[in-house]
Amino acid sequence: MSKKFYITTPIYYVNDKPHIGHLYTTIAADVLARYYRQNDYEVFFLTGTDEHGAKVAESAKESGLEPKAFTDQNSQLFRDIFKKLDISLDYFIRTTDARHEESVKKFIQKLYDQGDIYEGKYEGLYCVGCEKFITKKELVNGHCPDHKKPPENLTEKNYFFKLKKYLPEVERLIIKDKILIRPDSRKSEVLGFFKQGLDDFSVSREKVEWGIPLPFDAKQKTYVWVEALQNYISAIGYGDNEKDFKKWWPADVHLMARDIIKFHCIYWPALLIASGLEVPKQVYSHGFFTVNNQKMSKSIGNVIDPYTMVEQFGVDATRYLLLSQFPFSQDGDIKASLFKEKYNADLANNLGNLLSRVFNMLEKYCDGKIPQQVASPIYLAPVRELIENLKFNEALREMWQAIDKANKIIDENKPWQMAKDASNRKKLDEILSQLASFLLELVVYIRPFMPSTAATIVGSLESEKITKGEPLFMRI
RNA sequence: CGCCGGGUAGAGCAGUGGCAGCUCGCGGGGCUCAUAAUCCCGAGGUCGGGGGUUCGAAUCCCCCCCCGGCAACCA
Repeated sequence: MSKKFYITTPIYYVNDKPHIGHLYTTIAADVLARYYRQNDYEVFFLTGTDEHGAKVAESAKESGLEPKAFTDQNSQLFRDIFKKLDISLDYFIRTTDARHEESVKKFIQKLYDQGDIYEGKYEGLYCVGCEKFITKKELVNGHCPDHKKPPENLTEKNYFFKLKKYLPEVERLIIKDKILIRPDSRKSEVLGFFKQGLDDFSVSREKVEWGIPLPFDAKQKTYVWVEALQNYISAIGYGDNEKDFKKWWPADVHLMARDIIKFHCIYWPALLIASGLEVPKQVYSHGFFTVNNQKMSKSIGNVIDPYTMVEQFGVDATRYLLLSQFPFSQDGDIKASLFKEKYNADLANNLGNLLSRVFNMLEKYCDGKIPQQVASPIYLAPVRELIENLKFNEALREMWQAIDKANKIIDENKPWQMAKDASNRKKLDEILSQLASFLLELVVYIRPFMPSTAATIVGSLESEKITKGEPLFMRI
C-alpha cells in the first residue's frame, strides 16, 4: 500500500473576501499535495470555510441576509477562486455542514462526559450597543469605536476546557518534535507561551446565536475556535466514518500563517490528547505579506485581489510569483512593480524564451523530432529536498539556475552555426537532444507549481512534430 | 510592560566566527536560434546604531533605535 499524506490549510473565515493571503497558503498546500501525489503518495488535501460566530451573524444582518444564505454566498467565493487557481483539493469543508456539526458535538460531549469541561464564568468588556464582548485592543480611547461609549464589565456563564491538565504533555511532545513546529523560530515562540503561563480556555459562548449548540447545554454555542479546529478531523470522518478517519489521521502537515500557531500548537493538541487522539505530525507556519511595508488591510485599501493578479499574469504565473518571491518561512514585502519584473525576468525571458529557442531549433534543424535519447546534462536533484522542506523559493531558484545553464549551453555551442555545416550534424543532434531531456526532467519539478505550463511543455515535446508554437509567457 | 521575529548594494533576499553573496534593475560589450529575449564584463554595501568578547564579528554577548506579529477568532 502506498504511503498517505494528509495536508490542511486553515479554514478561512467567510466574513472576509478571498485575498492574496488566503491564496498564498492554499497554493503552497497545493504544491505539496501535487508533489506528493506524483511521488505515489495517497494524498488528502483539505481546505474550507469557517462560518460561525458573532461577526458573521452581524455581517449577514448588514447585507440583509440570513446567516446561512450569507455564508453560502461567501463560501462560494472561496471555492471559485480556488478552482480558478487550479487548487487540487480533495475536500472542501464548511463548518455549517451537518456532518461537521455532528462531529463537533460528539467530540465535545466526550470531553464533557469525562470531566474535562467544567462550568465557569467569563468576565469581559461588553458593549451594549454591539451586543457583544469586545477586546481591549478594539477600544479607542477606552470607548467602543462604533458606539463611542465605554464598555461595561460583564460576566456570563461559560464552559471551560481543562487545558492546564494537558499542558505538560503538549509541551513534552513539542520539545521532542513529536509535534514538529517549523520553522524553528516558531517552535521557540510556542515554547515561550508555556513559560508565560496559560489558562484553561472557554469553549462556549452564551450571547452568540450563530453557532453549534453545546450538546449538554443548548443555550450555549460552541466557541468558534474550538469548533473550527475540529474541521481537521470531521472532514476525514471523525464520528461517522471510523475507517477513513483511521486511514488519514494524524495530519502530516497543518499549514497556516503565523498568527494562529498558538491555537494549532497548544489548544488543538491538548484537545486531541484529551479525547485520546493522536496529535498532528507537523505544524508549519509561514510568513505574512506587507504591501509597501504596510500591513495588508481593508482600511488602508492595499489588499491585493487575486482576480486582478490572475487577470494580469495568468494562473500559473500567479502561483509562481507568490511562491518564488520570498522565503516561505518569513515575512515578505510586496511592491507594485515586483511581480511584473519577476514575471518578465523569470517566466517570459528565462523559461519562456528558452522554450521558444529549443522548440524552434528542433523544428528547424531536426524536422520536429527529438533526435536521440540522451541524459540531461544539468543536475536538478536538490530540488526534491527543498520542496519537501517547504523551501519553495529555494526550490524554484534552483530550477531557474538550471534554466540559466540551459540558456548558457545554447550560447556556448551555437547550434545555429552548427546547422550551417553538415559535418556538425552529430554534435547538433546531441546538443538539442540534451536540451529536450533537460526540459522533460525539469517539467517534473515545475508541475506541482505550474500544472498547466507543465502539461503544455510535455505536450509539445511529445507531439508528432515539434513546432515553435506560441510563446508561453508573453512579456508584459 | 511581557513574549517572538526582522533590519545586509536602488529593490527583493541568502549568508550564524575566517578575503561580503544571489536575483532583478542599472552601465558597457558579444550573438542572432529566440518573446528588444540570450551570453560575457562592470558599477553599486562603513552588513540599523553604540559598546564588548576574539588573532579575526554581518555572524557571539550587552544596551539602544526602527518595522512586523502574539496577548479570546484577518493567510
